[in-house]
Amino acid sequence: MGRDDGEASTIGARSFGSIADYIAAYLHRLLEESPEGYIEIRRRDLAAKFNCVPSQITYVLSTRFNACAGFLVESRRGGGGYIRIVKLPVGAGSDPVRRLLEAIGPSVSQVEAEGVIMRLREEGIITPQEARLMLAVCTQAAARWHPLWRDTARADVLRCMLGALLRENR
Amino acid sequence: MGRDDGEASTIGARSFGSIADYIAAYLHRLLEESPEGYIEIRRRDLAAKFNCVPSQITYVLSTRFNACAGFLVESRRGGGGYIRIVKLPVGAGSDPVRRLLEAIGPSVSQVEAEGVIMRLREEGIITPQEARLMLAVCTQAAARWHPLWRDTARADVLRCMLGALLRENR
DNA sequence: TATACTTTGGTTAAAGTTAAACAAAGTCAA
DNA sequence: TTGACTTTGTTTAACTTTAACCAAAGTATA
Repeated sequence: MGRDDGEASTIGARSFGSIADYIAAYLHRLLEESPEGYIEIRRRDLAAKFNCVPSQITYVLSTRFNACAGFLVESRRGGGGYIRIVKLPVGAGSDPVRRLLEAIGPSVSQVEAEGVIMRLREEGIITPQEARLMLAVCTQAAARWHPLWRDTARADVLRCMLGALLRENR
Repeated sequence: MGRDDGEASTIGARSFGSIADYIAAYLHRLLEESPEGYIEIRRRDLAAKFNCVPSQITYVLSTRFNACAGFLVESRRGGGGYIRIVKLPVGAGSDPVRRLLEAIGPSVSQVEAEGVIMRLREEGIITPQEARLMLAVCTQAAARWHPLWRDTARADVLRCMLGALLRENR
């Protein structure tokens, strides 16, 4: 089994793509052919298919299928484990959410989180109820966490919630 | 006899299910079709049906049909033994959210959180979008937290979100 | 009835499977 | 030759599956 599934996606004059490029191209093709807008793979199997180590798959996902590129990745370990790659819709309405998502750094303060949520509320992207839910996590729950990892965990929370907002029709 | 009874997973359509997922899906279907709101099975027979060891059934019940998820499991050993799985009604009169809130312990696993959220969804207490938000936090975001405080933080999150739901109704 | 036997589910620990995290080494172009 | 990008390897964590042993309840029989 070879590395012949898909084409290299480099922009430059390179004629031989890296394995990462081949894998990315393959996944892009699968996604295009999927009517649901997402695909599920087994990291291990895919690695075997492309004759590389499993962590190569992780590398491809983190560099080419991240939020910036408009994708969302979920996974599960153990028997029956999988990796789900979701292509986020490009709809006009989702653009502000995506911009916010891309702007989330590794750490988010309470004030920053409140700002983001207010913004979503003002734009009419979320309902009052959804805003209450998001605020409850980013302020109340976060207040109970250890100061050392509070802002990092809040960033995780916000990032994932913004991802969730992008998941469906908007 | 195969593992082809029902679909994998709780949330989306999954192509790679574990046996545990298949069994859970099968039991969910039986429960849905049952007018009494409960079913009775034989651990041994079910294990044979899914071609697994009996303790696999115990595993499925403890991880996916626990009290948090709104189920009650009773059983009896010996000849004519059985396992009865009861779907607990959320209670028409009093406030279901408050009851769930009271049931949240100091620590909540991912599966338990999924159960609670699924329950809220089924009861029509939250919208699909709200469910997505809550799930994103309790599964994806939580997965990035340190194992040592993950389940505790998830309990905080769930408690605060349920609190937010309570505040809404007025 | 008392006892042994059989049938059933419960508990727990170990092994198996799968992905994430992290780090180190290699490659290539400017 | 330096720095970004890629590839590989190792360790850790999250689940799942299996197996061995235990406890309870029914059944048969002296």
